[in-house]
Amino acid sequence: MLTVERHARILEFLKQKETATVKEIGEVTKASESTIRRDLNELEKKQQIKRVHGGAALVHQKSQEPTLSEKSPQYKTAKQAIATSAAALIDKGDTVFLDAGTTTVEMIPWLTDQSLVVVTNGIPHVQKLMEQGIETYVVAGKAKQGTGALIGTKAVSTLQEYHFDKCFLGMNGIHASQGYTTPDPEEASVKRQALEQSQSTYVLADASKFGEVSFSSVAALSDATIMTSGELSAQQHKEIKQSTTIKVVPS
Amino acid sequence: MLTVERHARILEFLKQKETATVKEIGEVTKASESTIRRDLNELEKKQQIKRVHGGAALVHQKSQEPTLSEKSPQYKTAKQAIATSAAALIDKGDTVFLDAGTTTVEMIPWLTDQSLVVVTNGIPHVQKLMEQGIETYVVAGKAKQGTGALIGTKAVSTLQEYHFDKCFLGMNGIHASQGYTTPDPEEASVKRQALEQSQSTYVLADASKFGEVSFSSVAALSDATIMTSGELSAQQHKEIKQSTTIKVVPS
DNA sequence: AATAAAATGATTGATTTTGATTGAAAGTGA
DNA sequence: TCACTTTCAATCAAAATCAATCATTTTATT
Repeated sequence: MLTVERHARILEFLKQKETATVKEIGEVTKASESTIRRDLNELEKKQQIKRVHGGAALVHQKSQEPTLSEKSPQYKTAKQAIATSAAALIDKGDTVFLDAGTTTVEMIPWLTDQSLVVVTNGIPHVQKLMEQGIETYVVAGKAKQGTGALIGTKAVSTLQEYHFDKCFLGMNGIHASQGYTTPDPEEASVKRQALEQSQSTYVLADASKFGEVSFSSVAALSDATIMTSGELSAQQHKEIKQSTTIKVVPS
Repeated sequence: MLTVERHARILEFLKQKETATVKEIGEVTKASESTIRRDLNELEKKQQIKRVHGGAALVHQKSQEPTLSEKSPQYKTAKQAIATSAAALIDKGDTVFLDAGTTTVEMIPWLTDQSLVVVTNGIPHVQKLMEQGIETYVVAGKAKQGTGALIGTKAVSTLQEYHFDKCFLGMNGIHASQGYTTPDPEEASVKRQALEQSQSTYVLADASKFGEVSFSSVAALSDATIMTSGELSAQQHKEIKQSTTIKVVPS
């Protein structure tokens, strides 16, 4: 049976059953469990299913909030692919910072570890994190209209009292010499402080952000690892790679 | 059976039975009591059920967004009547604190003044306030599962740096001699600090809260003005009136 | 056909989940 | 109050499942 054919049957099977074990799927498709596991991992990366211990479950995609969805939807899948990979970096018991923004929100459904501690400055994030049963801390600050990002000196000073294993930031501009940039200086301060408090930092950005320079500098390229999607040109990749680690996620 | 599958069946079983013992659930799902206990603890963390000694009980989902027609005067619930009157107390350009909780949320649709500045510790409040285009500040803290209240020492210390014209608090118990009380000590601290920072404080409570005493003390009766609905008995009204101002809203 | 690339299934040691056990805590009834 | 029963959280070993690896088979390319 062809791989794509098997994938289709797995999805069909799941649509009927809601959930299924690896063993069940193996019997239906007459493939080994190894193969099924590989399939399930691929399908999960494409956000078509949700992987659970022992099998897989359907993923119900819910409608996005209207205030946040004004941004062009063409990068949506890339965004989700990046978010999934980023979430996979998180280890059991980590303390992580989740920056406000649409990309980092996508990470939340994939945070399943109950021993995780998350700090965030994104209001939409908090509600989703609580639904997941994750221990969540919120920084102080002024709520920015539209995005729901908490900003200002209070946000920065709250952050100074926390320390993170990992920090995940959204970013508007990534440039070989100008580094990481974002339009709002207040948001830049928050991002900078979060980066400061973290052992390791990951910047999540789709291909459209490369070569762009926004108003406010956040940090130099070398201060974080970049996670991006596969639509990056070889030229861009090469330029960036000289300064920092860049992880390209197949989309 | 997969864990997610078992969780789903437990929820379904509970929806029919309202309550169930660990043993019952174990029989239905053919899992050991140890496993069921682990399941119930996880589901409780996600606020999907309520854990009780010996088993679990359904948790009634929070009320959905009131439609516009429900906001029209003739359908006003007591809670909404109180909230509307409370909102009317706010003057142009005031700086106010809105406590977390379902009653204070109801105030938000009635806050129309754009020159208002609101500080809150309720996550659901923030989203609604932003939709209204109101300048909103959020305190730091740990997000409490279910209610979305921000609590803890960080919340208290953030509040110390603000000063309010008016402060609106929800409350679980109002008692002539025991004063204002609420179940969670952490929440009590936050309420107490908010009261401390404010020129004038209003406690919003429906009739069912009178005579009740919860675990944690917040303040003495005289520290705030009470706003309540018309279902209050003459006896209760008289008792309270000796200590503080009480404003009864016709419902 | 020869070679390279990709997919598969089996195996391994590591991780996660599970069910049984235990002493502690909570509830029950005299 | 006191015994007695039930339920609980913590712990541990067994079972199930996992990711990683590797040899083999299948498919694609030249």
